[in-house]
Amino acid sequence: MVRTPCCEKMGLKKGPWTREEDRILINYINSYGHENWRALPRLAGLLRCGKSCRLRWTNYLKPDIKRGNFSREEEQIIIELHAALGNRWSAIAARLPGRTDNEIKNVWHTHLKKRVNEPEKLRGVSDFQQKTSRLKEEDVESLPSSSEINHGGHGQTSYSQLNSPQHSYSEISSIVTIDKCDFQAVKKIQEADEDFWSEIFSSETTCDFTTMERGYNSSMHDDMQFWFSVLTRGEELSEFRATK
DNA sequence: AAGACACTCAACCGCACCTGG
DNA sequence: TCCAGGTGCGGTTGAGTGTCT
Repeated sequence: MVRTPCCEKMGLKKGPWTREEDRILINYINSYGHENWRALPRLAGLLRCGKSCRLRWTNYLKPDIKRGNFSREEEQIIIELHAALGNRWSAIAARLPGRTDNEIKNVWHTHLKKRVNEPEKLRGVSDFQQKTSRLKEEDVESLPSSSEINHGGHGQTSYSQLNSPQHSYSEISSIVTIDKCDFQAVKKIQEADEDFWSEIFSSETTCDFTTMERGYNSSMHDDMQFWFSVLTRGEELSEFRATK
């Protein structure tokens, strides 16, 4: 059976999505839903094929997507489910709320496969873990006690979060990277992203980043909370070191 | 400092399955 | 039952970025 191509290649755009395209897609789906992916780009005024729109929505734009690093628990679940189900990424994703099959597939290929297939390398990993935990201990030792820093209501933003054994290796590496780099630069990048996401959130929720930064917004995603805590604590750390 | 190499992840491709006429 | 269109899924690619030499 000869199938028609999923989209006419004529004039249809490929490659990375622009913010404007994302905005158009989000606005359209928020208003009209996505009953017919094939017709959607034409109706929304996008020069994309329906497949591309569906992928962009399900893997990136859908509001319930949990963004950010996988926790140790999530990684363990993926390893166990992969052992049971094989490469059935959508079935695995169905048991990890907020995670997409594409994301899980990527994590498997980049991190978990190596861990499962090359146990001899675990020694190296545990060496790395020792180094990073040492590094964090040093940082904690050089830090002011909780009584020296007035959190002003940060609540969960404590070093215990950074030291939590729940964090995956990928998270640990992120923490180490953050610790080494210039927090102001990182924050600028974060702010640039916030501009985009806050525009999106503002169209459908009452999410307020000023409130979120205070740690009061209960609807904040865990990873966002994590990044805010890293950034906030990083600045506190830099300030504290500067005053020492 | 710069080129080579490795890694990550968003996005694409093509096949299989589902559904309605 | 068959066929065609729509959608979902898994494999793969390639641009961007980081790390090493």
